[in-house]
Amino acid sequence: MKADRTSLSDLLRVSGFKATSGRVEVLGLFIRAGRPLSQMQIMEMLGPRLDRASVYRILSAFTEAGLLHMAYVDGRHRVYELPDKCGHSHCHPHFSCRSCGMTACLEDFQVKCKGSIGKGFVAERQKVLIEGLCPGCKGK
Amino acid sequence: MKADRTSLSDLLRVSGFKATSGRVEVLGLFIRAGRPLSQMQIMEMLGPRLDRASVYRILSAFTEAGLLHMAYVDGRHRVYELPDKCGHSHCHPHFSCRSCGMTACLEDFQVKCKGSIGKGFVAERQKVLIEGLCPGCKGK
DNA sequence: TGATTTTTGCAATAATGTCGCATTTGTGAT
DNA sequence: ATCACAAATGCGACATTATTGCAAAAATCA
Repeated sequence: MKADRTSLSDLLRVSGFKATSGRVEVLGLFIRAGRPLSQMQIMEMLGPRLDRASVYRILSAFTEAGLLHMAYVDGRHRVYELPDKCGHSHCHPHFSCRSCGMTACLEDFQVKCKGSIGKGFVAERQKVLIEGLCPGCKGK
Repeated sequence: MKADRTSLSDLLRVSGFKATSGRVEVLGLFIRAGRPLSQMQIMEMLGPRLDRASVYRILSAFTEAGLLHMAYVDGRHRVYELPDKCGHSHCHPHFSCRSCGMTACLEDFQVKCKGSIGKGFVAERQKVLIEGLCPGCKGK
């Protein structure tokens, strides 16, 4: 996916948004990061260029428009990511480090489900999270 | 598991707690419910008999002592359950209704994982959550 | 460029969770 | 049974995370 400002702006407009600098920056951040991000992490990366409320609004709007989706909830933080590697209902699993909070997508990790969830229940989405320690926090 | 007050009190004392009425009630709630519960749901069931802060403290203390564990985080709410059906690292999957917030344990639902999470990473716990609609919310 | 509409920043407020401390409640000894 | 001690509770204050209203600013389109 290209990540220059022009193509980001186009992507935003196609999705029905005005291509404001804040939105371009947030979207570019996700594309460059290639990993799930929380509002906190975005704020840290952007500094005070964007208001807290705006980041929340951008994340909600992007998610509603399908530009992002909520990968999982880590402790008290919602973690979002680009949906480019996921189908509508089936998302790849994620890893979350319990020490530093670092997150990663587990694309080579397959999860197979067997069995029924019960009569009358409708499954819409499956979320798998592996918690543990990342290489950096492992030794400590 | 028995759920009368006397055996609950004994269980609490064995775990190193005083068998206060609040703790007996909370533990009894989990045993009778047979499903995961959040602080909010506990408060609703108990009414004003127990303070908010006490419920939080009880849930933390029980979790630390191994009497409960945190099943998953649902939106902004932490959801706890008895660990009687789970190993240390492997917990059965859960279902969460996106409409009413109702939760259930999926004991007949098997999740098989294949592949590596990556070099240097340590997996400690696996959490699987199926989101969807429960029978009651399905038609709406 | 100017008009229109969306988006932002800011401040106020809500929702959720935590902490300190005086008071109350279990517990075990007497 | 009652007493003294330690633990747990209730309450209020505070911390953190998220949302909302509204005036000001920015993007889009004619």
